[in-house]
Amino acid sequence: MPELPEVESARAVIERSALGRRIDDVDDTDSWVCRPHPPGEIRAALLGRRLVAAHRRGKSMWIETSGDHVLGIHLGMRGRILVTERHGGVDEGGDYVGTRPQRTPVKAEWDRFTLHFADGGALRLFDKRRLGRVRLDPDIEALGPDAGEVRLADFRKLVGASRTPVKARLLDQHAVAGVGNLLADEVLWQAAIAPERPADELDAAEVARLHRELRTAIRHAIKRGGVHTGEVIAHRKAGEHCPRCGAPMRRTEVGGRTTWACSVEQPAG
DNA sequence: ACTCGTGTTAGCTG
DNA sequence: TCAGCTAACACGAG
Repeated sequence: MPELPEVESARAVIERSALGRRIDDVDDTDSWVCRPHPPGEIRAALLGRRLVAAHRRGKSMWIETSGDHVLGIHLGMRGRILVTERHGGVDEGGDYVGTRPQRTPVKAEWDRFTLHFADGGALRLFDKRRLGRVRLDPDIEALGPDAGEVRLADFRKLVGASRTPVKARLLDQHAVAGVGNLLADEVLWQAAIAPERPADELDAAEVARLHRELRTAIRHAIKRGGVHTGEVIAHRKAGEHCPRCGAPMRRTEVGGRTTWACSVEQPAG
């Protein structure tokens, strides 16, 4: 379930384990994951190059290379990055299930994209769901500012100035980048704001609270190992109660996504 | 057996 | 221009 914190762990893996290694071969034959590039196009752009720097905004990563192109990687819903050494050591980051990293996967048919390094190791995008994406020269500027770094004044303009339900606004990667469904529920619960409230009806204090809780939740999730460590996440199911006030959790749909909220502290319209 | 879902986005409709 | 819906991907969980 890569959300921003999981993507950051994957970016860090690339930064510490893959930079500087010469690309010897590229498997870009999955034309769905590599769309719109035809097989061979990404390969041709990267052969003989090295990875120079790994960046992230929200859930999107981009990797500078020693050539003319930037390599964009998105983990989708279940993608993981694995960087291997010639002699079998593995560094990995990305999707987490429960509170622990999954065991290192071995099924090669779930490798959707691979950079083979001249030293015998590789960087793999492992993604059972095939919702991850690899592309050259992604348009990073189309994204909003990173959700963990956005300033209050910008947040107010980007999130708080729309008639759309505030949760849908948080999920819009063009407004702020990096908030997924679980993180949105956690942040709205922490701020005690009902997810279906029109964003532009929040008062100044509520917007400020939402902004503060967003940054806090992201910081905690990065430190603790993922969004699933949020306080309310385990209570997103039928029969559960709010861990703060004990009221029943309610389920609804906002912005097309399953949404859980406290029935008392985040009351429905 | 069957339904739902942690994500994104092109393409469509109103 | 904005907002909402659907399909596409393929698997795991309940």
